[in-house]
Amino acid sequence: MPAPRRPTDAELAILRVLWALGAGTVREVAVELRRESAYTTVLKLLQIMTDKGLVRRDESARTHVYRAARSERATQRQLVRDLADRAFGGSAARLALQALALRKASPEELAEVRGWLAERDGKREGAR
Amino acid sequence: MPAPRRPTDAELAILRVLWALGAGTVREVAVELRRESAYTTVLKLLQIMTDKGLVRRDESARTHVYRAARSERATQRQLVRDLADRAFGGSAARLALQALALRKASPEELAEVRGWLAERDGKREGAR
DNA sequence: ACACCGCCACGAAATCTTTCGTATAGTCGC
DNA sequence: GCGACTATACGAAAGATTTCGTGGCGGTGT
Repeated sequence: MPAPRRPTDAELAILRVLWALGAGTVREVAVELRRESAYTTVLKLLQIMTDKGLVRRDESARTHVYRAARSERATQRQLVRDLADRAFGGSAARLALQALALRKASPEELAEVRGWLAERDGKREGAR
Repeated sequence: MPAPRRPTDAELAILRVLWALGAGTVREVAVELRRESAYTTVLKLLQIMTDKGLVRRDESARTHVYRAARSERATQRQLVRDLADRAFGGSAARLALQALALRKASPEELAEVRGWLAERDGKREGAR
């Protein structure tokens, strides 16, 4: 299963809801998005996404239950890699720099970044 | 001019060439992309992009010359913000973390990130 | 002048994305 | 069984994206 293809905008909006809920019916997803999409629109998208392999559908009950086929993490990775390739010459680090430079990062988030860098240093030392 | 809308994939590919060249004719851009697109395809895209305001066209010579309307930096910012909104709950810092975690970052690039963080600390101290 | 070549404009087609209306059928309460 | 309320399926339409063919115009070389 070689990475199903980049989710579209509407698909991603649905995936976000599914990740938040864990799993959900068409109605549950539609309620979360009701300002944006009619019920049948969500249904159709979920059907398409099932065909594409973006979500998995449990049909055992009359009311089907959907789950994201890939984790939020994995999808984010894919999207970041894709953007890095398309707009940053493949350099994820330059993408990261631009992201940090947006100045919308909270101190907590910056601390996370520092923590990650520190941990990474630790691992490299340890591996030698 | 409130951010012309996110460039599509094909548009972004053309913008990359224009950023690299500084400016270029249809032919010059098409040559760079020749494996991917026919001449008239590039021409059409550049015409569309002119209408959208993504590029500017100098028509003073018979052979028109195109330039990106917005800098690579500004476009990257836009794309990063867009992706942060669509897939990271608006948190650019979490996006940055995912980007760094791709493990494709070179030591030099990581050093850049550290440098940026250090500089930022300096500014914050100074601003108090 | 004439043939040729490169350039742009235009439009059409193919595909993908997104939307929603309508049809059909299961289920519950009466 | 019947009606009201769900649910899914299907298809059509509108829009966006991407592709490229054709035609016309200006230049150049002969």
